[in-house]
Amino acid sequence: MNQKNSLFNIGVVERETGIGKDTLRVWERRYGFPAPVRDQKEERLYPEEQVERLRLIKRLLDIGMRPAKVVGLSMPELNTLMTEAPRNEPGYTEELFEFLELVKAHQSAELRFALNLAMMRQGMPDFLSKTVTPLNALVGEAWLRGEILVFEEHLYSEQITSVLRAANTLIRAPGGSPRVLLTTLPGEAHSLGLLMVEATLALAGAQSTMLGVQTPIGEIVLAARAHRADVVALSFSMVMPPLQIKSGLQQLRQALPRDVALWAGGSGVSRQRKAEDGVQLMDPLSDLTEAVGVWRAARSA
Amino acid sequence: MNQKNSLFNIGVVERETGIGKDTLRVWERRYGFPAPVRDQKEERLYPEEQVERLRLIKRLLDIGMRPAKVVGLSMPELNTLMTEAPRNEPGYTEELFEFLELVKAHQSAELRFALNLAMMRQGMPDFLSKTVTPLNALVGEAWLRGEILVFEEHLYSEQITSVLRAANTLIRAPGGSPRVLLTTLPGEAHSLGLLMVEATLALAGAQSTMLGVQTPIGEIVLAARAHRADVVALSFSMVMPPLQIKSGLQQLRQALPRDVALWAGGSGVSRQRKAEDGVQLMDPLSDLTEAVGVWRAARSA
DNA sequence: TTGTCAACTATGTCTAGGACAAAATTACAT
DNA sequence: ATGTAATTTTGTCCTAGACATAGTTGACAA
Repeated sequence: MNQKNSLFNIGVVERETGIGKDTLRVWERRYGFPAPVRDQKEERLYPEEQVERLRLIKRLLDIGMRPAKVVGLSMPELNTLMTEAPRNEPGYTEELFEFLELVKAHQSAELRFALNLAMMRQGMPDFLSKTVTPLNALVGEAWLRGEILVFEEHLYSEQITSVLRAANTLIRAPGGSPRVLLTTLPGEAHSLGLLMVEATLALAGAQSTMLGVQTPIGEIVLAARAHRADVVALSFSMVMPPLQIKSGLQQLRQALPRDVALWAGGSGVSRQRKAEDGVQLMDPLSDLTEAVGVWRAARSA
Repeated sequence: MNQKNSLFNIGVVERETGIGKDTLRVWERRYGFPAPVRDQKEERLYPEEQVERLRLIKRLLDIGMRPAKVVGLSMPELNTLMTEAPRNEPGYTEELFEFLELVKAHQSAELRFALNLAMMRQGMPDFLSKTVTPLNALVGEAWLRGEILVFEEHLYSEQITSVLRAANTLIRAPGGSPRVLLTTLPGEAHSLGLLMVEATLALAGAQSTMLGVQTPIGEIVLAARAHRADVVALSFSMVMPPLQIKSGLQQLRQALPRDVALWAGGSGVSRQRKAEDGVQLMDPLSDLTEAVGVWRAARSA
């Protein structure tokens, strides 16, 4: 039980919070927080309580707040911000809250069953747009608010992954156009978006190849060539820094042949000011179906 | 096509190679390699060719070589080392090389089909020990040798994942003991080992809960409590630094109640000198089935 | 009122070279 | 051969300064 007063060195804190060592040090210098104690070697040791605060701060930054306004706030202040911030309630339905209750109760089997039921009832496109997407947002907000824990979110992701993977196995067709290569750039570890894209593409009659997450840019180019891909589709979550998204897209666009289209989706791209030349940003998943149509029209012309 | 002469800053190189910024700088100081050029800001810019070499160096370090012997070697010298190094041929069967050929030919659908076939023919335990495990090693070595590309390895992982996930969905039973919580520590992104463990546990009649990868230590403790887990099982791949494995296991063991067992598996643990107190290391997957038996015996006593 | 551009501020990432503990290796004795 | 002690190797952390660029603010025009 002495876990409560554990101390972590800067490397561990970087891994646990996703905040870089340099950033942790410069925050300390500028804002006076975090304020780690030092060991005999004069090295920083962060108390668990501060790591907890850093985790919340990271989430607030991820949804667009600025460091000056949140770094150094006390736990209650952070909690206030968190409960206030997500005012963009897109009218969550009663059903979504029922799913959330299952997550909170750790009823993973029941959750998976309920999700499969919803998928069958609504059909895949509506399931994705009216259940999975808003549920992701709801779970994300609940986490932000501290209503659910990290491991509960992991449990949730796992069930969604399970449901979508099973479905994708069933609806994957050989042939079809365009041929789409599916992956994320190094640094983006979320694969849920890719699974949603895979399902949407399958329903649109396209043929997609899943490469998994974190493929180096040079390798994406090689894979596109080897697979004679017409399109490379990337997914970006909110945790990916906009700067990295931008430069990644630029580099990839430059390295890819001109006749291979580059599509970028996911909540991460909503924060991009505007698209690079030759890169199509699509946030709602429905854009994707449309884009497939446009691609076919352009190709047949 | 100017991709060939691209320059990368130190942050990008860290992400692409997995070698930390500090390490890159200290190698430069000590071994004279890498030798990046500088921009007008005096910041390092690594030529693509050196990044390529760094990738190979990283692989050689991962299999146990020491920096002094490999950092700074030229591309041909590295290639020589790589083709020599993996002399631990465990008698790969003809079938395994056929799988490898499918990977090289990017025949993902055929590969998946062949894997499913092998699984049905051999049964899951043999499939895991005689096909998946050695195939993982073979693919890893092929990559090391430069015979297959990163994206081809991604393609391979994706198909294995697909096959195992589908199987696990079918053999997952409610109830059963012990109750095992399945995850990896922050820093370990490989999920393949977890899927293999999940399958093995299901066959042994245990009940496992998959938490996905990279769960913070504190959260694992909470999850174990919420799920009334008897065992927490962690998977470590070769890319996880032995140091991090050791300290992670220590911390988790300390934070976990004494009556919750802690099992660690995967190729990463083979490099651990000896187990911490209260931590069971198990490298071959078969140890797992045995451990389940031992646990049941101890519990009934 | 809304839109655009410039000036300003905030922020993350990079630099240097030194330091030190832990891991790995070598030397030596049993 | 096996254990132990001395030595070398190696990754990570330190400080404090610098600077490009993203975000914000304010002035001015439509």
